[in-house]
Amino acid sequence: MLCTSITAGEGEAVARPDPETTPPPARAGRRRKQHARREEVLDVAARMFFERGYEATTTQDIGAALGLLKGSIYYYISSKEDLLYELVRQYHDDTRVYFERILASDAAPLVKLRELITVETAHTATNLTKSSLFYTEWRSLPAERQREIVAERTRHEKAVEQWIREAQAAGDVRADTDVRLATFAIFGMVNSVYRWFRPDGRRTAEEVGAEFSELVLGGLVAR
Amino acid sequence: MLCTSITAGEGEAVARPDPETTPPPARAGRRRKQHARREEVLDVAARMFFERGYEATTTQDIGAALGLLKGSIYYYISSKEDLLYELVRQYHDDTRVYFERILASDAAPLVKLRELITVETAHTATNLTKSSLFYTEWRSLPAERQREIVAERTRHEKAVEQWIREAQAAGDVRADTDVRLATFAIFGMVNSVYRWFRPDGRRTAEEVGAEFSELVLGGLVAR
Amino acid sequence: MLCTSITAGEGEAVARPDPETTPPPARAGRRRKQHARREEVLDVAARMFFERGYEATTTQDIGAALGLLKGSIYYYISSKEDLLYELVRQYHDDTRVYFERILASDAAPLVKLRELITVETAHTATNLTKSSLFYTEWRSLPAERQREIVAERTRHEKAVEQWIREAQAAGDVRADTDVRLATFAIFGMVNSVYRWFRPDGRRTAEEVGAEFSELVLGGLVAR
Amino acid sequence: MLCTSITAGEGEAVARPDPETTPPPARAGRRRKQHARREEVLDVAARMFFERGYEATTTQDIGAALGLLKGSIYYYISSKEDLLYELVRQYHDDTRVYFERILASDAAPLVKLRELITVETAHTATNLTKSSLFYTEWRSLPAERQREIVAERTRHEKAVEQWIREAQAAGDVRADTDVRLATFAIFGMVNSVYRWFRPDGRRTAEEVGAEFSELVLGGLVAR
DNA sequence: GATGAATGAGCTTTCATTCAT
DNA sequence: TATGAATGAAAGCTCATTCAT
Repeated sequence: MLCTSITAGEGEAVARPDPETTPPPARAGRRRKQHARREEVLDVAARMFFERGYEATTTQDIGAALGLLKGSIYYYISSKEDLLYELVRQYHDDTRVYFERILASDAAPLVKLRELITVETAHTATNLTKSSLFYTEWRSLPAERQREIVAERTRHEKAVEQWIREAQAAGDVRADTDVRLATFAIFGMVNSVYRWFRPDGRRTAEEVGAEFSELVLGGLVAR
Repeated sequence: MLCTSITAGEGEAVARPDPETTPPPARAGRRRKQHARREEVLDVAARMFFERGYEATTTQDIGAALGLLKGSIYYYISSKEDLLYELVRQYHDDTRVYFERILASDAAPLVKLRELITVETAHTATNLTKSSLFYTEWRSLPAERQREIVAERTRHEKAVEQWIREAQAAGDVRADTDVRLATFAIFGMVNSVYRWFRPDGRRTAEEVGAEFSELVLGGLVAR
Repeated sequence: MLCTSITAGEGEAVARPDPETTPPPARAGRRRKQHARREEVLDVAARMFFERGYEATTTQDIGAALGLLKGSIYYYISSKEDLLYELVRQYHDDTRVYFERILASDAAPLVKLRELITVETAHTATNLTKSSLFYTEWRSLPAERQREIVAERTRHEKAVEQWIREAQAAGDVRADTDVRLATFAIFGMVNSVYRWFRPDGRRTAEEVGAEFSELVLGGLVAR
Repeated sequence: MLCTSITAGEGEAVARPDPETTPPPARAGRRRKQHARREEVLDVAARMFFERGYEATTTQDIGAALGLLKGSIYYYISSKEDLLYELVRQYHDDTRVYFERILASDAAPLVKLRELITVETAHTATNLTKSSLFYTEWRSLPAERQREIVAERTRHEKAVEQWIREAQAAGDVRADTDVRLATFAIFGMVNSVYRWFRPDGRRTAEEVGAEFSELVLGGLVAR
């Protein structure tokens, strides 16, 4: 078989386990409760940013959804923009976990490619709200923070490009394939998942990941 | 060969020729000039909406880019939202031209699929700014107008789904392909072109279209 | 005597007692304070609309009169137009109280007429600012709301017309009186009170009401 | 009979004959045409101010009604406010004609009163649009011009008050009548005519004038 | 005489943010 | 912790007015 999965489990594609659901250190109850509430704010904000967009969501909306007045959420956050940044950063960090692992693996290029497509697709589907922010709302961040995100995305793209090129050199990918275009095609596909995926749909996040990588690999490999 | 192009030329993928650039009828210069300036406003707005997003672009920005005060652009438009809608509608109308033609053709399903991918990709690339509005800024339109756009997109998706299903029934597409997921994958790919395509890049809009359809068909067809 | 008052007191002619001036229930101080401030906004706006007209009064004017910035008054109201409507509606509602009572009474037509003139005149004089809005600024309201007001006015006019006609049939009003014109005359007289009445003037609102009805009845009754 | 009309004809109640309809002096055709067009502008503006109010009428509205662009009306007028002022002044001047004549007459006070009511009512009805400006839109004029109008109105009021007082001294008016209030009542009645009078209605302007004075006199005179 | 184009001032409204309580 | 109240900056839009052509 051409491609086998690098990892046994798909655990990485799941949302970061909420640090507050794991049993907390005994004392420091105050701070814990505040922290828990902060996560709530983040969650609510993520959902609203996803549904209406960052600009169209007001602090009042967020407050109301939490049973608070708009001014009150500033007890938990420092600014609306920080809210967005924090969410994007979380997604970014989660992304890094599986990306670094795949990068470090010594599997064949096409195996790594298949793995990244599978996992990234699943990850996007599993983190619907945050991923939409990562892909569409990042423009509302200030320049410096935009750059961070673009840089991360570029790393993924460069890796994929590299893998395809290697596979092409090895004769595993059709020689006439335009590698850069193929890379763009792959990410267009993978990154669009948040637009239509619904957790209660016909397919699980993992199934979508598997199907997508099948499609891509089918289009690339030399016969 | 499995697929031949339906049409000889790719003319449809090109932006509507600006009616003002074609030599105008001798008289009626007045109205022409005003119309020309209106097109300028639309163009400038399209570019700014594309670059910064609709919400982040102020009427002041648009005015300044034209050497006008913010209030002055209302000589040419009726509201900022109308500006967006007009742009989106233009794109939508252009889209319809080639879509109807392909729909009406009696080519084989996979031929139609290849054609749509090719032309739609090229069209997106050729109308960079407007297509970004069609795919990302439409959420700033009021509900009724959003529905128009979603409806148009759905028509394209349904057609593609249908074609793949027919090809699958005929044994031309792998039996284990999830048609809906494949459809989503295709549109994710095609619609993402506006994010990276640059007119002065390595490839022309048409080349990208051709390459993309090659990739997709390669992933779908039974061997 | 031809006419005796239907009611003993003239209480109805007095402005609705501000619910906040009556001793409030012990707790719930918060909401009271906000409500009280909202009433202040309404009062200030009423006075300014009265003095300069609705269109000529800016939100900035209203804010400044309250020691607020223009944007700040939106903490208490939802729009400038709503401010006007609320004021007009209050007047309208107060009006209804005495109008329904008189309508329901089984006094003789001329007695009811005298009563309405008396009370409506006094009511107009007692609610100077609001009545000016009801009579002159209502045109700034949207069509639907204008209709409400016109409808209410028409009810009063129809009632008066009806009473005069009945009295005429009974021989109590000169046979050659044009009832419709007389009705217009009466309302012209009564509704103009807000133009010159001043609370600190020679006459009380009630005195004016009594005098006006005397004049009208004198002009109408057959000798 | 108590009151006989001072003048034979009611001509004064009619709108000033348009100076342009009378045969114009041979030459100066240019200026005449311009002047005629100016009157058109005034007429259109008067009608619109009457219907929607001065503030709610835009120069664009006026222009459109004349088949002109908004900027073009400035060929005929110097400002929107001047338009209003000119109209109000015209009404004011027409008013003066009959007022001075009555003032100068040596008829009995009640005769003069009856005459003023009759003529002023008819005049208001005959000059519907301008009178509405005189009575309601004058607040949009600058302070100095407002004063002119108030002064004119006051002259009328003072005269009426004076006449009633004289008649009261002579025993012709009930001793217990509050003269000032009666005066206000009269003007409230007379000045409200523009609110409901329609040229194509049941009654002519003159009939309304006669009826109104009958009513008032009936209410005032001692029996 | 009239237009097309633009100005500039002002308007209503929204909203993220602050802060004393 | 959360509220009530207010800020201040900016937004979209309107409109009387100007002026070269």
